[in-house]
Amino acid sequence: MNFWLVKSEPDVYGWAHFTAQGRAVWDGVRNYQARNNLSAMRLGDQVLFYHSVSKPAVVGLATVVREAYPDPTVTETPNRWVAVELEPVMAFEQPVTLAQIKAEPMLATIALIRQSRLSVMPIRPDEFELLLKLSDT
DNA sequence: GCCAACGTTGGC
DNA sequence: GCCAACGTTGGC
Repeated sequence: MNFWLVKSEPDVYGWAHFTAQGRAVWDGVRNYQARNNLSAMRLGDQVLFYHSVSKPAVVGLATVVREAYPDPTVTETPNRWVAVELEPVMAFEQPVTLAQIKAEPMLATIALIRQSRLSVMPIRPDEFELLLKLSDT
């Protein structure tokens, strides 16, 4: 089992949209490192859902329900990009804000801080555990 | 709205 | 292959 974090701008596609829809095609990623992370996702992996920009915080947990396949939004050939599909698992009781994450010494090396512009990233098991704990979920 | 970080593009 | 210009992301 692997752990990941994906970012989304809540004004564009937030947790509320995700849960209302029940399932999301995670497409549109156009960064090689993020794409490689999408490709490494396996069925049942746990995915933290992060709201960027307006209220930066981890807001919920999702799981991988379809592994990487060619991104259907790409029209050029060859298609270098991939999509996965995610389903919501549960909302966090308390969103874990970026400020909290930055204030936590044990999360100093989390990819969210080290590579602030990456939109799909791996999370270590210990980081994942701590984030869940901070969420009171 | 501003700015830092950083990825991409294109000239040479 | 180097680097300047430029665009995008995302925090504040």
